[in-house]
Amino acid sequence: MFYLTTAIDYTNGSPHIGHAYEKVLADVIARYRRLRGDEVYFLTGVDQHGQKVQQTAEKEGISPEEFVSRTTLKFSELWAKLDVVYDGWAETTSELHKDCVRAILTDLKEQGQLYKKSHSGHYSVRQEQFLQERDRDESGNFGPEWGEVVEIEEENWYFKLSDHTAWLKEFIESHDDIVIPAFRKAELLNALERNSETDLCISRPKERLRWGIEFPFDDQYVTYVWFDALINYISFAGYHAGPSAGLPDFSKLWPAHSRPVHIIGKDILIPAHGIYWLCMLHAMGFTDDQMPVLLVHGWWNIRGEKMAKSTGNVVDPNALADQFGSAALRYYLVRDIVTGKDSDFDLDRLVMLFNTELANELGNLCNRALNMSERFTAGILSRGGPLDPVDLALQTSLTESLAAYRKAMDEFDITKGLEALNRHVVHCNGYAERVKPWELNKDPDKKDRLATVLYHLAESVAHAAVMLSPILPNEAAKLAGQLDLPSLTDLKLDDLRWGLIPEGHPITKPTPVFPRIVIEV
RNA sequence: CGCGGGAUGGAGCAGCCAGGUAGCUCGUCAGGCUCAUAACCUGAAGGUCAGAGGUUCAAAUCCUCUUCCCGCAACCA
Repeated sequence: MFYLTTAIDYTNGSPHIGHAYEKVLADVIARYRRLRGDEVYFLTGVDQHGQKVQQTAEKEGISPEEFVSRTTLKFSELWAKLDVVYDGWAETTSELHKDCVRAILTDLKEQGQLYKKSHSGHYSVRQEQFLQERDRDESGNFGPEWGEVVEIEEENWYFKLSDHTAWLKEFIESHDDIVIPAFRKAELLNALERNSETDLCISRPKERLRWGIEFPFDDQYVTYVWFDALINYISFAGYHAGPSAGLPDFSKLWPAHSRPVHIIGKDILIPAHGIYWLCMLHAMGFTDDQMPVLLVHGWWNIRGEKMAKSTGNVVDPNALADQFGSAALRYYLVRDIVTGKDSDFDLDRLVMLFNTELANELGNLCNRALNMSERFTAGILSRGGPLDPVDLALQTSLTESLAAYRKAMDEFDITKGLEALNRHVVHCNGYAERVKPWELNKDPDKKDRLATVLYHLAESVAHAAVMLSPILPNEAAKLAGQLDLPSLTDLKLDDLRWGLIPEGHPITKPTPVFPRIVIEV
């Protein structure tokens, strides 16, 4: 079982292009693994608790429940629009999730991993948070943006993070496959160096925060984000749940000796996932062999700058999908960024990549190939006569493309996978120019040769449709439809071999699968 | 000495971990083709791989130093 999760999005606003990227990336990986023949469980969802939600709901004069159900819809509706299809949906206000959190807290308390301690410090009444030394301005004071700052003392529950940091350091150092890409590992180890001594505050008193999960053994407190949001990866996987809960069987999703893959952004690697989450799992008794892989993706910047609500340079994926279509957006999001690195969001490139690679190259290849078959061989695809060196070269190109695609996709490198696919498409267009089927058609003696050539083109389109299917499932299905072979999309990667199209297979006149995007000036 | 990322033909990027003809897309220029979504194909121009030093038979790639850009408080992937 391949268990794949994403970060769960905080339901305090509208989804932006970064949210969309992460979910599309996860969806592409989930679909690819299914294509590879793996059994896949893909979990995503929303983080609904916390102070920000409580505050925004108050400001709008509605209950947090109502507010959260409204914002949650914005996310789930976007995923439907972008064809992000998941097996499990995590909502942290769900009773199943709360039960799991309480069970875990109870266990950990019994094991002596939790304790209560009082902390005193500078507290901003307006911001409702403790201030750090780094919050002081140049003159050493807390600025006016914090409002009234008082020194208070507060009791809270703590998790003995320090019991696990030595283990974590050793574990990370000795495993190269836990954090992808590799350069993030150094960053994580550095952070561990600084954070190894302090324990983790995991509660908030109810007078400060009500919108959370109540502690099972102390009704004056609710959990802070760590023992709430992070737990979703196991609570919705059936951890601690009975068979009647309607959740997956945890022992199948997350068995011993198997690493789930958590897709997260670079901002929540340190400390949340890279330190807290791994230590929490360790405290719960997860073995080294069960520790998840953290696939850390980069950010979409806007003209070289970080996207931020405060500066207004956000990109709305909803509007983009409406304007250019889900396919163009999905394609761009996984095509124009190297997994793990940052990239610049550029509308011109979105349009350009769709028009060149999908409309001009792949779409046009499909169109010209099937058009010729329809006109020259009455719509009948036939293997024809003996093979020329150019035909063999095309078949070799396809084999190489497939191998490169597989290797890249196995390493979560979607960009490289698509480049491999495009290489073959370009080869096919060149093949058509060299062999000139339209010339062969003029010579009645070359009917066999013509059939061979057109078969090679159509067969390539059939393979391309399958390779494209994780990225653009709907369009892959349309390509299969053009070939009148709907069963193509049921094939697995291992089923791909020359001869997907049966001898004598009929097709009809094609219509463009990828209409060019024309921008009106 | 805070941490990390980046600097590669006009633009955007890959290559760097495991040194050995500098690659891709777009753009530009010149041809070709006409089956096709004014799509396709071929060729050309254009790079001291930020700078300096070092290791090596050989460095974009490894080591050292320097310069410049971007993140590291919040919203937040």
